[in-house]
Amino acid sequence: MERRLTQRGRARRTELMTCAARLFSDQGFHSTSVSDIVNTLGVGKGVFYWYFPSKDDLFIEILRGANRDLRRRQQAAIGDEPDPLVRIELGIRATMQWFHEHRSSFTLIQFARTDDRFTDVLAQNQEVAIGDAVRHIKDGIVAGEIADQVPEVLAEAVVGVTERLARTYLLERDEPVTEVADAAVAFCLNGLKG
Amino acid sequence: MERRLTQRGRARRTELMTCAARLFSDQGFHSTSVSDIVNTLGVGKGVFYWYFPSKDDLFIEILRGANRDLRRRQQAAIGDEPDPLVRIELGIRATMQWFHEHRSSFTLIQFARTDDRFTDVLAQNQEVAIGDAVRHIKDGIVAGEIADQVPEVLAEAVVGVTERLARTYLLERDEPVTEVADAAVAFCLNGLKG
DNA sequence: TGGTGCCTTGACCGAGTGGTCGAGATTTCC
DNA sequence: GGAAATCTCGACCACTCGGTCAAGGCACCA
Repeated sequence: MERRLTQRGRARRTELMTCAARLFSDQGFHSTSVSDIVNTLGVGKGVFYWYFPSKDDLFIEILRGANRDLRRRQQAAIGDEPDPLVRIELGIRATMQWFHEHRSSFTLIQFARTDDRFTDVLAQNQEVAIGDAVRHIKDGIVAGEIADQVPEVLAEAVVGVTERLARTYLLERDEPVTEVADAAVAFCLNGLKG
Repeated sequence: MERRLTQRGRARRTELMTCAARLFSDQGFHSTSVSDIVNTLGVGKGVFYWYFPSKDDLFIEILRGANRDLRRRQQAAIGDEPDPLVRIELGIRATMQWFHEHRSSFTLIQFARTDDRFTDVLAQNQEVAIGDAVRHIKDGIVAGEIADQVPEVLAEAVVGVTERLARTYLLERDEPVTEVADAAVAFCLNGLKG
């Protein structure tokens, strides 16, 4: 199924992906037809099926790409910071910033959770994300900075707060990122310290 | 649009709603056709459109019903408990228990968030839920039991933790409700105290 | 017995979908 | 130049869906 692509081909491919991502996020996955996508780009339908085997596959690739990007951003933000609590704080802030800049991805992930065809990809993504957080939390517990609870549960709680505040205040109300991040960090760090 | 219904009619109506809710939650809203619903019940398609003007309307009514039910449950659990922090704890526990018993509703709400046609109903529901929580939090701040932060943000954080832990541990992994509720309560109360 | 609403049926409709394909344009490389 | 590979086109296909409707059944009352 893998195709050999020229440089021009790769450009088209990403063009299709970004265009589709925007449409999916704006109108929803089901309400966006393949025709919508190719019409928006002003190309024929054959173009789409030259680069992607199906609409579902395209969506899955979009999801994977988004996750890869978010994770890179988190790791870059954390760098080699030694203090586990600070690492978590930096992670939360980087995530907020990323959600702010990639609102459409947020919507896409939300949707993917409601459709069995995509839950697998999402589960993989989540596993990685939670794994990252768990590592920092374990370090924090060892260092005595975090309550001695099941690390994974704490990680889920932190992610829950971050996602929820991102949705309500960044996506729905467009409030300043830093303030939202401050609130998330404050709540989470207290929740973790116990 | 309101119909006069006999007792038998009302029964059919709820029969349709519960059947549809189960199918929507199992296979997704889009993947469940009106034909699926009526076939499952072994009736003709006309029956559906006798009781509901459209598939969307049915879904909206299901959402409203679910929310009404959850709120009743929360209020019953809280009763006339005077301590704001305890009220919040009771609310979280009641919510967990309800999600545990109404898994399908959880999935439905998740989906509704991703479709513009339903975001209005959901927004109304959310407003009420957050409003309830905010009241308790304000009381807690006045009593000096809760950090002096914007009450609404704290409420959103609490809801975020509760929803996330419910999804991961109740829906996906089927862990014991009490333990999940304990974890949510512990994290949230610490987060609130500041 | 006949009439009046409530309820049920399922064939049918138009719209729209994801996906195919043969034909042709364009680029690449010898 | 010309062959091969990459890419583009859009009519077309098979199918599904939400929703309609003329027709008929059924319960109850006069």
